[in-house]
Amino acid sequence: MKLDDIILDILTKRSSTIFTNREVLRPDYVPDYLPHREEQIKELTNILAPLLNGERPSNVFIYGLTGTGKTAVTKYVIRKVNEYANKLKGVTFIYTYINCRHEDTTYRVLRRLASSLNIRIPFTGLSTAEVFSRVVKAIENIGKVVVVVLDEVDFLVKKQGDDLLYRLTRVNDELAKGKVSVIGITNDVRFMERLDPRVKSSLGEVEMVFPPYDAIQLSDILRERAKLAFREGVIKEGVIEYCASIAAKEHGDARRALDLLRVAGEIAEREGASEVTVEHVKKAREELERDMVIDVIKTMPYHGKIILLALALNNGRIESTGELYIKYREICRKVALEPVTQRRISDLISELDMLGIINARIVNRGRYGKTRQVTLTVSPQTVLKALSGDLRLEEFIKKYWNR
DNA sequence: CGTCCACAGGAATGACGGGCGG
DNA sequence: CCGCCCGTCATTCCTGTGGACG
Repeated sequence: MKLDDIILDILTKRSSTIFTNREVLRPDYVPDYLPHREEQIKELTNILAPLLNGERPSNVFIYGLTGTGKTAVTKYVIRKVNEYANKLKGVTFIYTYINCRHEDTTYRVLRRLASSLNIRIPFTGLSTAEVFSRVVKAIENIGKVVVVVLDEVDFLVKKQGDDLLYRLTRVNDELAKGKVSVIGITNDVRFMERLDPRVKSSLGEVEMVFPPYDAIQLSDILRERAKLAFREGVIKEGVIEYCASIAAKEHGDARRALDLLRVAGEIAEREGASEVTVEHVKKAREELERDMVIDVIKTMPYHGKIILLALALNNGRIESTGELYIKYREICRKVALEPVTQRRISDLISELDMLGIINARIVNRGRYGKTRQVTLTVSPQTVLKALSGDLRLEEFIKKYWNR
C-alpha cells in the first residue's frame, strides 16, 4: 500500500463506524434534554428567575451524590436564563463556574472569579486579601449581579476553611451597586455540619437535594445520549441496561454510566467491530479502573505509592494502620529510602481513601485500640502495573514479586 | 464499670521551590 | 535582582475515643 493510501485509510476510518458524535458522552457535556430532572430544573429556574430583572437571587446550596446531574442542571438552567435574558433586555447578570476540585485554594478561586470579571490577577505574589478587594471593586464597577457557581465546594472548605464563603455571602452588605449570589454544589453529606453557622444560614438560603438515579432512569439517560452519539443499530441489545446496572450499583452515578458507554464504544471501534457488545463494556470497566488508578498514582507523593505497593503485595487488605506502617517501612528499607512518620502515613491513607482507590474503615477493637482497616478497591495487579512506571519500585517489584 | 489500647486526626511549625511585583 | 507570598510535604506534639478486658 502506498503511504498516501495508508494515510487516507486512517483518515477515512476516523469517520467512525461506531460513533456519530462521541462528544455528547463526555462528562462535561450539557445535553438539551435532562431526563428525570424536571423537578430540579423547575425549582432552580424559579430561584434564578429574579436575574431577569437584575435582581439578586437567593444563595443556593445543592447537594447530591456524584453523577446525579447537579452540575448539568445548574449549567443548563443558567444558560437558559442567560439566553432568555439576553434576548429580552441584554446582559442582566454575569456568571462564573468554578470547580473547587481544580481551584482548591481561596486564592485560585478568587483568581478565576477575577478573570470572569475581566481583571487580571497574577498566579501568585499577591495576598488573598488584596485579590479579594480588587474583585469587590470590579463587581462594584460592573454594577450587575454576579452569580458564582462553586462546584465541589467541599474541597475548598476542607482545605482552606469557610472564610471565603463567609466573605462572599457577606459582600452584598458593603456593595452599593453590584451584588453577589452564590450557588454551592457538593456531594459530601456531612459538608454542612462543618460550616460556621453564619455561613450555613446564608449559603443555605435555599437547599436542593438531587437523589441518585435508579437503573431504569439511567437507562433512559443513556438511551437519550446514545441516539446522538452512535450510529443507528450499533448498540447491541442489553448493552445500555448493562452499563446502567453497573452504575446503579455504584450509587446511581450517571457520569459513570456514560463513561462506560463511551469507552465501550471506543474499544469496539479500536477492535474494528461493527457493534458494541456487553463484552466491550466489561473491557471498558477494566480500562477505566486502570486509568483511574494510574492517574491517582501519578499524582501521589512518593510515599503514597509505597503504601499502595505494600497494600498490593498484601493481597490488597491490611487490618490496621500499624501493620501497614510496618510493611511500609520494610519496603523503604529495601529500596533504601528514608521512611516518613506514621502521622504522615495516616494522612496519606486518608488521601487515598478520598480518591476512592482504597477503602479505609475505622474499626474499634476495644481493648486492642482503634485503627483503620484498609482495603484496596482495585485489583493488586492494576496497582503493580501502574507502579511499574517508577524505576526504583519497578526493580523492587521484579525482585520480590515476579521473582 | 472504669481503664487503657492503638490509633484518629487537629494545630503549629518549618523546609523548600516557584513565581510575581517592584 | 530581592522580598514576599504561595502550595506541598513533612515533623512534632497533642487531645479524643469505642469498647474488650480485668
